[in-house]
Amino acid sequence: MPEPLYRQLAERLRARIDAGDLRPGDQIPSEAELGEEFGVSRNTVRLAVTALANEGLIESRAGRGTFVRQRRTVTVLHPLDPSGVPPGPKDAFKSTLEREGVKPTQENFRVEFRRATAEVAARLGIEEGDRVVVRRMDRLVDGEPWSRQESFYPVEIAEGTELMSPDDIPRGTIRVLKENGHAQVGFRDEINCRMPTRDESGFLGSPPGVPVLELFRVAYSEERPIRLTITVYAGDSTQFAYEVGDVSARGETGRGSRDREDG
Amino acid sequence: MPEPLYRQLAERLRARIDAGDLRPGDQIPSEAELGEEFGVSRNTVRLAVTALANEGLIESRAGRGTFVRQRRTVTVLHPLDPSGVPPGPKDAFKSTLEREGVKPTQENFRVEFRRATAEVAARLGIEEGDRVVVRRMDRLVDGEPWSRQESFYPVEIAEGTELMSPDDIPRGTIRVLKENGHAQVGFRDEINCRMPTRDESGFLGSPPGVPVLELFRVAYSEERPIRLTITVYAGDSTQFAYEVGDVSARGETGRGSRDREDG
DNA sequence: AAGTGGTCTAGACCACGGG
DNA sequence: CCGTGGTCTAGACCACTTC
Repeated sequence: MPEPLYRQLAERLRARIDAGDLRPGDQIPSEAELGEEFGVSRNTVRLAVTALANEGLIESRAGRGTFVRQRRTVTVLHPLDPSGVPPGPKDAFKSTLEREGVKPTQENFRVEFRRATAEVAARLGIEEGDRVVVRRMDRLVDGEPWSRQESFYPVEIAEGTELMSPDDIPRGTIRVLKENGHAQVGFRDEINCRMPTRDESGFLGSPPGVPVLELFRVAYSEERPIRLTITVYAGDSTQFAYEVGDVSARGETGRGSRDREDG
Repeated sequence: MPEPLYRQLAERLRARIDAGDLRPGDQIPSEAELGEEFGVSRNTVRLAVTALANEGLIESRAGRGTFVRQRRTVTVLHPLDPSGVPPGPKDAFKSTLEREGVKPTQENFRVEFRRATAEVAARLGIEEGDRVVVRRMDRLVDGEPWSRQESFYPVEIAEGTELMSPDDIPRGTIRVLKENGHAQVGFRDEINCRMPTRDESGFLGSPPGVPVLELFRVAYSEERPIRLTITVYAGDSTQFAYEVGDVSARGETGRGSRDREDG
C-alpha cells in the first residue's frame, strides 16, 4: 500500500514550508480548506496537522488558526571553569547569553522549603525527606520564555544567607556560596531530553510535541555537594556546547553567523 | 469546562502505570475494551493512547496490541581529555559503556563519499560541496538499537588510511588519526534535542513521539578541524554527563545504584 | 477466523478570537 | 457574527498477528 493520505498531506505541507512558500509566522490554510483542496475529511487533515505540530514545525492556536513556527536557536556554551565564577561582574546566565547577542531577563523569583525527593537527595548526598531550600525563576531571551530553573540547597547551606531572598542576585549565587565558605571546586552536568509536562509546555509556549532539554548540575565544594540546579529549556530553541582543550583551530566564532541581517 | 474525556482517560491510564498496576512489558486493554470501560468512542480512546505513546510511556504494535514501554537509561560520561585517546586499548564507545555495566556492540559499518552540506562544511572549515569521507555505524547496548553515528572527515585526512575500511577499528579512530599526523588537541560538543525522522524512529525502535538526543562533536588538531561526528541517540534511554574539576565529594558512583538486583 | 491497531469518513457541538 | 481549531461520535475497511 502507498503512504497513507494523512502522511502524504503532511509531506506536501512540509514541502511548502521547506520551499519557503509558507514562511515562519505565516498562517497555513484552515483545516476545512485543506480538506477541500486535497479531497479528504477534516479528521484526516487533523492527523497531518498534528503530526507536523508534533515536530514543532507548525503551531495551532484555538480560534485563530495554524501558523508556521519561527524558531531561533540559542547556544549555551558551558564554561569549564571548576569554580563556576563568571569572568565579569554578572552572573553566568547573563554573561553567557549576552555573548550570544540576545537579551536575557529573569522573573518570577521564588524561594521555598521542600522535602527532598529521592532524585534530589541522592545528588545532594542527603536523606530523602530532608528539608531543602529551593530557589526558582523563569528565564526569557528577548522577552520570550526560554527556560525555568530550580536550585536545591541543603538547608544548612542556604539558611541565613542572601540565597533566601526571592530576588535576583546580580553578582550570581556562586559568589554568594563562596562568601559563605562554600567555594565550588567542581561540578557534574547531566543532560536529558524528554517530552514536557503540561505545565512546562504552557510556560515555554511550545506546542505539546516539542521536547525539552533538561540539565542537572550538581556543584561540589571540597567537602560536599552544595547545590543541585535543574533547568528545563525549550528543546527546539536551545543547544548546549562544551569546549575542551585547544579549539583555536576553530577559527571565527562561526555559530553566530546564522542569519543575522539587522544592522 | 472540565478536562476533555481523552485527557481524563490518559490520566487514568497513566495512574495505572505509575501505580505499578500495569508494569513495563504488560499489554494494556485493547482500544475496544477501553472504549467500553469508559463509555467513549474508539476515536477518543485513540486520542488518549496516542498522547501517552507520544510521551514514550506506551507503545502500539499493529496487529498485536499496546504495551507499557520499558526504558533503561544509559549515562554517557564524556571524558574531558583533550586528546580523546581512551585510557585502555579499546575505543571510547566500548570503554565508556562497559564502565556502565552494559554490553556495547556495533554493526552495519559503512564508508562513503559525500558532498559537504552547509552544516558540515561550516564545522570542518571547508567549502560547501567539498567531498568528505563519511564513516557510519549503528550502535547497540545489550543487543538493542541505541544510537547511529556518522563521522565526517575531509578527504585529505581520511584518504589512504585505515579510516576508509568499512569495518570496526577496535583501537579507536582517534588513535588512527594520531598515527597519521593528526593528533587531537581539543574538541567542541554541541548537544541538541529534536523529534526523530522516520528513519531514525524506525532504527531506534522508539515510538514516533520519543525525541532524540543529537551530539555534534568537532575534533581539532593544532592546525585544523579534523573530524565532525554526529551521533543520534534514543532520547528516552540516554543521558549525557560531563564532570569538571574536583567532584570527589560526590562519594560513591551513585548513578550505577539504580536497580541492580543481581548478584 | 478472530482480534489487534492503522486509516478514513461524515457528520456534530463547543469555546475562542476577531471584525 | 462567523471562522477557527478542539473535542467527540459511530460507523467502515484494511493489514497484520495469533491461534
